[in-house]
Amino acid sequence: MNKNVIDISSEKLEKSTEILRALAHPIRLAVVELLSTNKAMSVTEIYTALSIEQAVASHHLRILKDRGVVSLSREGSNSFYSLKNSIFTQILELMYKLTA
Amino acid sequence: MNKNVIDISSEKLEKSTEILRALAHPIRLAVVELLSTNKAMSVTEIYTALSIEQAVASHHLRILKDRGVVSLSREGSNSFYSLKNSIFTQILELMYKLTA
DNA sequence: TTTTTATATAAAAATATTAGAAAAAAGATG
DNA sequence: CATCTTTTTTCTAATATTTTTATATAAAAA
Repeated sequence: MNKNVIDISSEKLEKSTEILRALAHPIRLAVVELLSTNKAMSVTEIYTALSIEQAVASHHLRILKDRGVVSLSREGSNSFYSLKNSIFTQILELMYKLTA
Repeated sequence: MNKNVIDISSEKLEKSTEILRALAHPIRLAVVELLSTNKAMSVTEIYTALSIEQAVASHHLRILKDRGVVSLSREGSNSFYSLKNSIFTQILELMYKLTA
């Protein structure tokens, strides 16, 4: 019960680490920024806005989706991605405050 | 000037990514948690609290120091580490809110 | 249908990160 | 000084991540 002893393999820590790893990439952080100002965006809109290859965007979007950062809804041939929780926007803001 | 076009190699994004990578490890996140409740801790106190090897602790503390997450002050044979900015505590809190 | 557009997946190559061991500093202490 | 403690650095092998290239799938348009 000692507050000063931490179980580094606790669920909470593992899960937090996984999410931070998901965010810890310029492309993926840029996606979070895009989706913070735009409710939803298609893959094309995203890879165009970031000037990256489509396959690269798709790859990173999958990582963000797998880790629960974004959600996906399909409309015809388009996939629309959006932020799953506004906490991600808050994290981005804290990071920007830190690097300002 | 289009808000919807982001330079993924901007200083801001690179720096943020670097910091997030620093945090994205169970041991390092646990260190942030420790230092959120304790103003300063020695390497011994830290590796004891986390039940890890001393060398492993030192290695991770260096990463945290290099990325500006913690700062170091020496007192005799001990090195005392402390959080450099309370924003790191806020990020931890957001993460824990997310994984609750 | 065929073609085009949008998105996803897979394999390979290039890089980066990690744990763990061992050695090397840097101070204290006798 | 010699030695003990505490901390840092360096090395290596194992893993993981990122990028690139190539290919697949699926819907929409022609």
